[in-house]
Amino acid sequence: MSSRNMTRAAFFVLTALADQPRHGYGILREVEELSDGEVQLRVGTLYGVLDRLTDDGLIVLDREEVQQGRLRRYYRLTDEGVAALDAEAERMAAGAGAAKRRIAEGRRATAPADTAPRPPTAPGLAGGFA
Amino acid sequence: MSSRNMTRAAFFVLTALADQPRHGYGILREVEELSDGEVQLRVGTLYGVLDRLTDDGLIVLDREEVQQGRLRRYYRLTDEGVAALDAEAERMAAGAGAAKRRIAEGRRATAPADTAPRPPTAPGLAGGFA
DNA sequence: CCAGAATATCTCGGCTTCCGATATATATCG
DNA sequence: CGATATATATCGGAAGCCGAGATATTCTGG
Repeated sequence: MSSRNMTRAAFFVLTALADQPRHGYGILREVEELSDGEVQLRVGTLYGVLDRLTDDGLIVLDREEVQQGRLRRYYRLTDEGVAALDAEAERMAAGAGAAKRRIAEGRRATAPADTAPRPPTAPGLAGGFA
Repeated sequence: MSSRNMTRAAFFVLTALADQPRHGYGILREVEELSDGEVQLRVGTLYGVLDRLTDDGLIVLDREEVQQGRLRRYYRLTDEGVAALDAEAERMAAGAGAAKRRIAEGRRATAPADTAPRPPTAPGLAGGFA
């Protein structure tokens, strides 16, 4: 899809980083938590996303730490990253709203008349099956 | 991404069909219109999506018409399709809300310290979305 | 003490999905 | 008469997702 398309994975990585810098594994856990367990960002997905977001200038490597013998590589949002996330959130909210509104409209249209006898829309021809 | 992931293209096709049945080309135009020109569903994307949604039982072929010498193949949402779209809209709204909230938290945390001391009451962020 | 889980990094290959290009056909507008 | 709009559909390259595996340390339960 077009229109400055941001992938879902990228969106959730940015969201996880929106309040504070985090390292890869932390992002994984945070995405699961912030989505109430609904979204599970996979390890195999993460690093590709991190690389792409870095290339696009939406995140930067903040710092590296060694905690209890384990390396932690922290990333943080750039100003551009914040702006991109904000714009994407706006688009998603708009899309969700549009869907909800249309579902309501559809319900109204299809509404009560259950056994609606097929209106005689003469298809003319559809010459399919023999 | 996991968690019964629906692609963006699929989401917008379902949204375009939510109020009434439409044919392929009509979906293309409707998606552009309902998204205010923000989202452009591509022709090369459409038919694959339509096939997948049909296989998944979220849409069905409603009817075929010949208008002005041109074939029109109308699709419509199934009950399952409506439910799937509704659930996805819910997830998107939640995701958008989470992102917005976190951006606000991040701004507070990264606060430019020197600039005007933030008045206690947060500015407009009425929780939800539009 | 040792096995297994958790924490932490990263790569590879297969599969799915996206989309530009292309093909076909009719109708309309300048 | 050529361009644009309407309308269908396919193909192949590119991008993206994710299961699986590699590597290494620490924590926990039995």
